[in-house]
Amino acid sequence: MVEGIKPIGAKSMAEQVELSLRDYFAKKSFKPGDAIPTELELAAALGVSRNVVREALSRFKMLGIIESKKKVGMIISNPDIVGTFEKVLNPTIMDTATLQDLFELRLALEVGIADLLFIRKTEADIDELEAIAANETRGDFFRISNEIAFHGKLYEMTGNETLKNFQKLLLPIFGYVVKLEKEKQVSGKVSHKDLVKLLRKGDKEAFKKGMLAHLQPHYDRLKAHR
Amino acid sequence: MVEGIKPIGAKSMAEQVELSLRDYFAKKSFKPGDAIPTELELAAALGVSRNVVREALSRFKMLGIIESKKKVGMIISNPDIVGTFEKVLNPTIMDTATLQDLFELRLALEVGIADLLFIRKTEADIDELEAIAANETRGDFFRISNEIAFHGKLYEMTGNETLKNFQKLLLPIFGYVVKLEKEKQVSGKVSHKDLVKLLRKGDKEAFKKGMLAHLQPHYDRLKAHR
DNA sequence: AAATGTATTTTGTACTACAATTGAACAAAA
DNA sequence: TTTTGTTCAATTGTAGTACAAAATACATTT
Repeated sequence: MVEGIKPIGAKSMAEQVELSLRDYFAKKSFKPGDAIPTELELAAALGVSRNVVREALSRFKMLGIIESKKKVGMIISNPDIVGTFEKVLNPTIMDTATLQDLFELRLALEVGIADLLFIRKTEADIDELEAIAANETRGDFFRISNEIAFHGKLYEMTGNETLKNFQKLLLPIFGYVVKLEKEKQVSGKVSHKDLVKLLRKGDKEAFKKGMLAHLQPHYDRLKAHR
Repeated sequence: MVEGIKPIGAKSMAEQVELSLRDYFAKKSFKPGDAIPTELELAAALGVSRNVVREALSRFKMLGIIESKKKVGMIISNPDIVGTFEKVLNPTIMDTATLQDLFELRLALEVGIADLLFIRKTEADIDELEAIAANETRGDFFRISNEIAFHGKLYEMTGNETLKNFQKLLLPIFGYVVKLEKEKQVSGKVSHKDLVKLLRKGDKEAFKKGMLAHLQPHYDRLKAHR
């Protein structure tokens, strides 16, 4: 076995075209709505078959970076970043290290959104959150869905759409990692109701500490694990 | 104009095949390394041309979900989620609302990683961080690259590879939003050196407050803006 | 003027053909 | 026996043609 020798990169034409188009779009500084050349023009310009061009274009279409209409042609459009993220976030094929990383990322967010929360929160929001927290004591199945509802509402309250959708994506990861660790989900010492109270009171520092305490079991596991 | 009638979903074959394959992979619970049927088999099973199948497969290849070798066929592989994210993160075509959202997301992370930081930090890390902080006072260009180095090191110290790469991706967003707001980048009242001191001392609460103070100008802008 | 038909352009799909790669099997040689 | 070379076959990769489908522009009819 020969060490330290890497196989030469044999990029497919489709991939090369993808990169080439990326450069082209950047160089032309296209904005959403701008038209791009036809498939045939691109194929001719790049010296490849229309087939290859279409394989590359298909990639951009998946990302939502370009849209196409018959007869009209293709235009740039703004991509759906969260939707794209969803496409690769498949717990069953992701390696456990990355899953763990994402789990930690979500933990960090959970604590980090507190400042946004206190900027954007409204009384109506807190009312709703309180109603969710009121249902905290239930069976195991309901507890999990309640947990999701509560934290989901918190993200929603930040008024940050991307963040909210992002969190929704990370949910399955959360469940998966917890299951992976075979640990019975154990709650921290601070309940949802406690958190609502702190939020209502407007005590940001106390809320942050409370949230951390709420998540403490997870952090404890991290500390012991790695 | 006829109301209340939605155009029939005209998904392209390639898109339908993509979805279909997604289901198939999930149902079969494929793991990285597992072989999938050949292009011809898929085309026959789905009742479409090989062409269409290849356009769909091209998408998966971009995400790193499948790899192909001539003669051998195709296998599932674990996707590069950060790399995928990079492909859609193009500040020039993203709408400003999403850019703003991502900016906030990064702010939240910056504060939220403190707990991970205190679990994983080492003296050697802090030494390095201190060295970076020592160069804080310089010209404008250097100040920005120093800023990047400092915060980058912080993410690195979390021992979370995904987080680190994720932050690296968000950097251009950060720069872009700041420029967009036409605001001269102004520092908070807590310097990098101060943060290092707090980190060294091991005072987590103080560090968190310090970090927030460091980022305060950004939060102030948010408060005023929306 | 408004509806309708027609031509044309561009994307979407299908099919064929062949090149390139590579694993496998087997043969030849050291 | 182990290595090296050769041939074969299977599968992906690329090219090209043909035609269907949609949508625009324009002409025609009413």
